[in-house]
Amino acid sequence: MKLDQNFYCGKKVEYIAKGLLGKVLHTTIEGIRTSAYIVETEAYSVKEKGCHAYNYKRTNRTGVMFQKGGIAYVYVCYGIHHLFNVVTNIEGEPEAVLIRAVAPIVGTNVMEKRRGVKGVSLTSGPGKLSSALGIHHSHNGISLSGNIIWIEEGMEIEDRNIVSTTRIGIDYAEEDALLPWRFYIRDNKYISKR
DNA sequence: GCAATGATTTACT
DNA sequence: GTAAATCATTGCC
Repeated sequence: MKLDQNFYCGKKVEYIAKGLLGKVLHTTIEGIRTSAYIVETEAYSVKEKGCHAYNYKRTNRTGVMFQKGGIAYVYVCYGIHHLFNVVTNIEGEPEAVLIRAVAPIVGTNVMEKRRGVKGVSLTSGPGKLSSALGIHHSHNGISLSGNIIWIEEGMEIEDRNIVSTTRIGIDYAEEDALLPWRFYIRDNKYISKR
């Protein structure tokens, strides 16, 4: 059962980031189906400096985030890595949830082939999981209600098993780097680490 | 048109 | 722990 459009709109982005934990991310790319549990997320909002669209800064890249929630925002970082985000909130209010880590369910062998490695390093990081699932920057702006990338209900995560902490890799965001907007499932081995 | 840089990963000391 | 790889996007000329 795919998540309803309403899941992505009208709620606080940090609440959605938390709610995405335990959900299942599916992709059908190059005709190959893969699925994985979402185990780590980060929230990004227009109101804080960690976000590309901070202070409603609109460029060709961030334009996707100004659209209605429920679409994919994929961009390339450091020239090498594809980062996958879920756009949330209503049109004109750019907010997004970065998927930082997933746990493979279906198509693990395909992910191993795409990544060239096995084990936890398959999907334990934002650049890694995009590569493993076959997410490409050409998927930027596509709907999460379609048949290429979508999210379904997964396991329920109890509140006491959700850890919230500060985000990673955005030291330049100054005081906003201290926001506890990174969420992950306690004791999950696929959590990204430095 | 051109130079600077980054929501990362990997390898090396 | 530190540093290099590597290029799309961005901002300024």
